Amino acid sequence: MTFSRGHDVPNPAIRRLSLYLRQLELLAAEGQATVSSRRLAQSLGLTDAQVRKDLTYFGQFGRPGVGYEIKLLIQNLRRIFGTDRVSPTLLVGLGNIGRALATYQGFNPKGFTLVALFDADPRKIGLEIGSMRVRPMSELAGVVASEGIRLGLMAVPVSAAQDVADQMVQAGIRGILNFAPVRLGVPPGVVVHNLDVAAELEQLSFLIRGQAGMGHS
Amino acid sequence: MTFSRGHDVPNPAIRRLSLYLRQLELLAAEGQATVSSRRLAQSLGLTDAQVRKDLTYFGQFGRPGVGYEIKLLIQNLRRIFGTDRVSPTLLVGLGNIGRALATYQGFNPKGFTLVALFDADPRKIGLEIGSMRVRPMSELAGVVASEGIRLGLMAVPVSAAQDVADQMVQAGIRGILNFAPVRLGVPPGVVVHNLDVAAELEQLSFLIRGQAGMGHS
DNA sequence: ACGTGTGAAGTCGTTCACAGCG
DNA sequence: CGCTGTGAACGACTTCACACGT
Repeated sequence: MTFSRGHDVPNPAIRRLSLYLRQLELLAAEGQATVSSRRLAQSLGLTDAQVRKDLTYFGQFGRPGVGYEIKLLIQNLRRIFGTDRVSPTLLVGLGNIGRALATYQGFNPKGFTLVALFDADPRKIGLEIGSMRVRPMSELAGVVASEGIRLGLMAVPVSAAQDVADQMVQAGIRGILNFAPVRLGVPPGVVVHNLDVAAELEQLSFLIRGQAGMGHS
Repeated sequence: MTFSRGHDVPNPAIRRLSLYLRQLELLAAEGQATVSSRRLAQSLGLTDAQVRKDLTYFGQFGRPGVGYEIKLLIQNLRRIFGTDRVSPTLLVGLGNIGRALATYQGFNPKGFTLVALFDADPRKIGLEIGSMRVRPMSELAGVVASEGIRLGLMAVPVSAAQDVADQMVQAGIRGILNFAPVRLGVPPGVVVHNLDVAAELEQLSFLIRGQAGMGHS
């Protein structure tokens, strides 16, 4: 079952869908009932045509002369992302970043729950973090299977990253959010997204060069 | 002083420059002296033409028949990013994520040092985190000026984000790395990059739909 | 009149393919 | 001969502009 009606969807459009959903949830919380593509676009620094085009890759959600019914569009976007049901998720690596992720409160409202924590360091195993016990890597495959986990967060040192990724893939994980600054090799069918904080700072450092640089979000 | 010889540089190219630098540092650590665009590209899942094109936006760094001298190219890239000198950086917000960032060891090797921590919560002020004292927001402007800080990490709740961003900009910050899931309004000349962990999970959730999806890094 | 959905036009980024240097 | 640097061809993404529904 796919969600893009024939035409294949530009990757940037998929990224923007997340922004739309976030903004729509905000508008819903403010009690708004509908939005036009123009208002939605303006609040995100985009153009109205962009918003309409992105949405129509997945269906026709708006009503001419009216706009988009917010609650309905939220439902549709969640269905598209697969976050209309809660996805069990795991985390490997409980260093600085891992511990922050383990107690982060932002996942549940987005449709994800951390259900298991893993670490290779024997001294960390058994620790109680965010009301969960840290498990040894040997339990990974079993937990993934029994809980039906498909997504994993990975916050391990560079030196361990590829090895851990291999174990996650072997266990059946289909998507990895990787915080280590390395490119992971994974087989087809597995998706990796990288979040490299230092690299983002590097980008900022570049972009603010040239005294009166133009603004940019 | 700008670094892009006339032609303006595609944004994706700038992103890739960070990858090149990271990989080159790895190769340098392995004792390699030169790389060809082909080898560099393959290790990152890109094409050789892409690597060459990206690099030539900034200069001619290679030697035909030989490739790129690694140590030299690293120096050039650091100069391009402005990370050949260490940049003092600040952090606002010492919740889960902020505390992880405050003790993260990955900034220094990339040319950044955290020199000050701020929080609005009176109970957090004065705490010692990562060998630094948490300061009240009232000290922000003074510290930015005296330390010459231009970059800031922001890990505050959504509800406070715009207000904190305004204060950072007012104090003279030119680049903000924002961990809150909101679009910040900032004046021209200030750059914001957003890191939204939950949104990245959402993306992964989408991409692994459709059973035998094609691999992607 | 307002606002969506969408082909067509336009812009931006990537890949090709080759001239030329070492 | 290997490999860079680069115009030119190609493809991807965005913006335009308007037909049509409400």
